[in-house]
Amino acid sequence: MDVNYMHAQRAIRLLLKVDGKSIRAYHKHEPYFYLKANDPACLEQLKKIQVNDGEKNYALERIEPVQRMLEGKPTQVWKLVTAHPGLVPKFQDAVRHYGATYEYNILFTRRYLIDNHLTPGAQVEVEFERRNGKRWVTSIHSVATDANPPYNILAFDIETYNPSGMPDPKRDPLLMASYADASESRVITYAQPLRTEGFVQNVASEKDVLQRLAQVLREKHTDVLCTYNGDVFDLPYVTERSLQTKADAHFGRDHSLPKSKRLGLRNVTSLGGRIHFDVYNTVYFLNYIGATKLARMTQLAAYEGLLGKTKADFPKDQIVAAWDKKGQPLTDLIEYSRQDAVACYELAEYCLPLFYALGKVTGTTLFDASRFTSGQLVEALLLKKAFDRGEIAPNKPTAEEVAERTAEPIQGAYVKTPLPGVYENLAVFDFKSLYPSIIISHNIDPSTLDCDCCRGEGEAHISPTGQRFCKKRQGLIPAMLQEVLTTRFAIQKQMKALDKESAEYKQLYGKQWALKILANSTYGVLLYPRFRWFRRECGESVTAYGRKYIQDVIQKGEQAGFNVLYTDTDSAFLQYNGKTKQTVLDFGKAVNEQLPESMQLELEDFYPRSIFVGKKAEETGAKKKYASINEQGKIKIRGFELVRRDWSKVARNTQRSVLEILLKEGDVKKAAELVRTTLNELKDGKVPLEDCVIYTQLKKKVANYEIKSPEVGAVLHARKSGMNVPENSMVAYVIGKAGGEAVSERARLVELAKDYDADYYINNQVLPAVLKILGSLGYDKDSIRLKGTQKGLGDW
DNA sequence: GCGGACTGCTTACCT
DNA sequence: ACAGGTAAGCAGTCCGCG
Repeated sequence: MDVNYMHAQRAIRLLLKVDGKSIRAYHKHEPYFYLKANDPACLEQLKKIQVNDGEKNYALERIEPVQRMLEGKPTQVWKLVTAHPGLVPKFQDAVRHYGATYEYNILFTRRYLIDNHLTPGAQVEVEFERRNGKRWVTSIHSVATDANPPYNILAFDIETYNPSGMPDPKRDPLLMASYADASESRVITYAQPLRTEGFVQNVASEKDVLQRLAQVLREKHTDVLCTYNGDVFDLPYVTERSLQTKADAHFGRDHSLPKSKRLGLRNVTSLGGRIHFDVYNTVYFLNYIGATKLARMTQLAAYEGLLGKTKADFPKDQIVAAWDKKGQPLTDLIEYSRQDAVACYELAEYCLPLFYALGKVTGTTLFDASRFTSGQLVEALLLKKAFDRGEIAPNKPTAEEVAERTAEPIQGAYVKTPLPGVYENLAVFDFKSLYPSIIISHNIDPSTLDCDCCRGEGEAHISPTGQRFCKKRQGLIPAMLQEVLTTRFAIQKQMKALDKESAEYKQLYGKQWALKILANSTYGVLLYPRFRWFRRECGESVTAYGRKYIQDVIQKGEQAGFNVLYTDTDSAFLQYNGKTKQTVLDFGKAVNEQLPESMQLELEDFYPRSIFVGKKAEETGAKKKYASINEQGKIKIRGFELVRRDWSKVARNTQRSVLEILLKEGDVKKAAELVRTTLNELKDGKVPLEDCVIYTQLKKKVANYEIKSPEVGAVLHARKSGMNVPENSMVAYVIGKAGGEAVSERARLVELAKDYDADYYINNQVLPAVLKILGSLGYDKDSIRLKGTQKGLGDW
C-alpha cells in the first residue's frame, strides 16, 4: 500500500495489509539507467569511473549489455547498475559524454513498481523470508482485481484562532479538531467549561487535542487520512502546532510528523505509513476536466456541486468571537466543525473510487494519482507499457528543447460557422473518441513516424500533412490507446447489467472514468512541450486527420441532402427537414461503413429545436454557442454567458429563462416580458446583491497586470481599505455606483459592496445577454418593446 | 479636444 | 504545467475630424 526507499536497508520498504493488519516488508531492487555508447570501446573507461555521494566513492556495480527498442529500432544498449538510487543522477552526469543516456530520472519507487509489475492498492501474492528480524520479499506479484482496497478511511478538519484574518500557525492556536468515518463523527476541543458529552470530547489544552487526534489515528488504524486542502493548510498547521506546544502528536505510522514538499507548482503533504488524500485536489481536477463547473472550489461549493447536499456555513470572521464568548455561537462552531469532517468524508467517499481506479490503471499510488496532472498520469501509464514492451522511454526535454517546442503552434480542429436562427429537426452526430481512434487507426506515434520498413508506395499511413506512419509495427501510444478504449467499452457493456447503487457498478464506473481521462489526454500531451513522447508531427497529423474526417461528414451530409448547419471538431449538426429519421440513421450507417475499424460516428441525439446566435456586431454566426432541446424536453446549452461564471447571476438567469421559453414554447413575447420584469427589478434596486456578483479568477499577481480590469480594480480598492486579499484568488465582485467613471473603478469585492449600479447591470449584463438571442432571431430593442406593454422597454 | 473604431489583454468557454 | 479554436468585455490607443 505504501512504497518507500530505505537507505539504511538499501531496499524498498513495502507496507502491506494482511488480514486487516499492516506489516512491513523489505525488497531489494537494483537502481539502473541506460547508456547507448557512441563507441563500445569505452567500456573499460566506464568501469573505472568513480563518483562520490558525500560519504564514499563508488564505481558502477555492473554494466550489462541489453537489447531494447529505442526510437522504434532494436538497439544494443548498456544497463548501468548502481549501488543505490542516489547514485543514478551522479553516474548519468559522469557517463553522458560517452553517448546518450536514458531513464535516469525515474523515481526509484516508481522504477521498482514498474519493473515488478506492481500496482499500489491492488492485491498481491507475496513470499517472505526472515532475516535480521525483518521480512524480506522473495517473490511478489499483483493479483488483478477491480475491488477497492480495504483501507480504513478517516476524514479530519481543524478550526483555528484567527484574530488577524488568516491564522498564523506560529502564533494562533488550534481550537478544535473534528473527525469522521463510516461509523461516527466527533469533535475534540478544549473550550472550558464544556463537558465531554455527545459527540464532543473536551480535553485540557490545545496540546491534548493534538495528542488525542494522533491517538485516534492509531486506534482506528487509519490508512487513508482525508482532508480538504490539508496539503497546504490542515496538516502543515497541526505539524507547526505540535512543535509549538511540544505535543507528542505523531500522526504517521512511523511516529513522524507530516512532511511538506514541492510537487510541480504546489505544496503537498504526506505522512509516514498513511496515505494523505486531499479531497481539494480531486475536486480541483474534476472541475478542471469539466466533470463539474464550480465557480468556487470551497468545500461547501464542492459539497453542493458534487453531492447535491448542503450544510450551514460559519463565517470565518466570527470564529474568534465564538471562541472568546462561548455560548450558542461556540456550540454552532463545534457543530459546524463536525459537519465539515462529515462533508469531507462524504466527498472522499465519492472521489476515492475514481482515484483508486486512476492509480490502478497507471500503476501509481493513491497519493500520486490524486495529485498528478493528466500529463503525469499519461506519462506514468506509458512508462509502464514501454517497460512491458522492452522499449526505452524518450528523455524529458531540456529547457532549450522546451523553448524550441513551444515556438510554433500547430493547426487544430475545424469549426464550421453556423447561420444564426431557430432550427427545427436537427440530428447531431459525434465521432466516438475522435483523436484516440485516429491515433489507433493511423498508428500515430513518435516511434512509427518515418519508419525504415514502410518506405515504398502505399506502404505507410500518410497523414493529410504528409507524415508517414508505419503499417507493420504498432506504436506504443496506439497500443496503449487501443487497450484503454477496448477495456473501457467492455466495462461499459458490463455496467449495463448492474445496479447503479452496487459497489461493483461504482468500481467499474471509476475504472471506465479513469480510462476516459487517459484516452482524452493523450492527444494533448503529444503537443505538450515537456512531455517525453512530444512530437509535433504526430499532433499535427492527428488534427489534420480530424479535419479530414469531419469535412467528409459535411460533404457526404450535403450530398445526401441535409443542411449541415454546424460542426465543431468531432460533432456535426444536420438538419433533416422534409426527411425521415430513418434517412438520418441510414446516413450514419453509410458513413460508418467507410471508416477505419477503430473509428465510429455515433448518433448523439435528435433535437426538435435549436437556437444558434450571431456573433457580436457581425453578420456571421457565433461558434461554440448554441442551445438545443431534445425529444424528452432536456435542454443542452453551450457557450452562452449563462454557463460562464464571469457573468452575474441576474444576467445568467434571465438569459436561461429566455432560452427555455424560446425552446419550449417559441413565445418571443413571453420572453420579452420576462426581460422587462427583470429590468424593472434591477431599476428599482430589488435584485439581491448576491445576484449581481461576478466571479473572475486572477491568474497572476495583481502587480503584474498591464491593465486595470474590474476584478483587479476590486482587489486594489479592497487592499486600499485595509483588507488582506491573497494573490491569485478568485475575485467575487459587484459593480457599484460610486468610485469613478470606469467600470474597474466602481468594482467592489462583494464583502465591501454597498449597492449595485442598475445601469451597468441593465446595459452591460442583462441586455447584451438576452439581445444576443432575441437579436439573432430578427428582433431588435425596438421590436421587443412593441411586444411589451406601454411601460415597455423604452426606459432602458 | 472629441468620439468612434480598433487593438491588446484577459478570462472562460467548447471539443 | 495536456492541445488549439473561439467569443467577448474592458482599457487603452489610434485616427479622422476640424
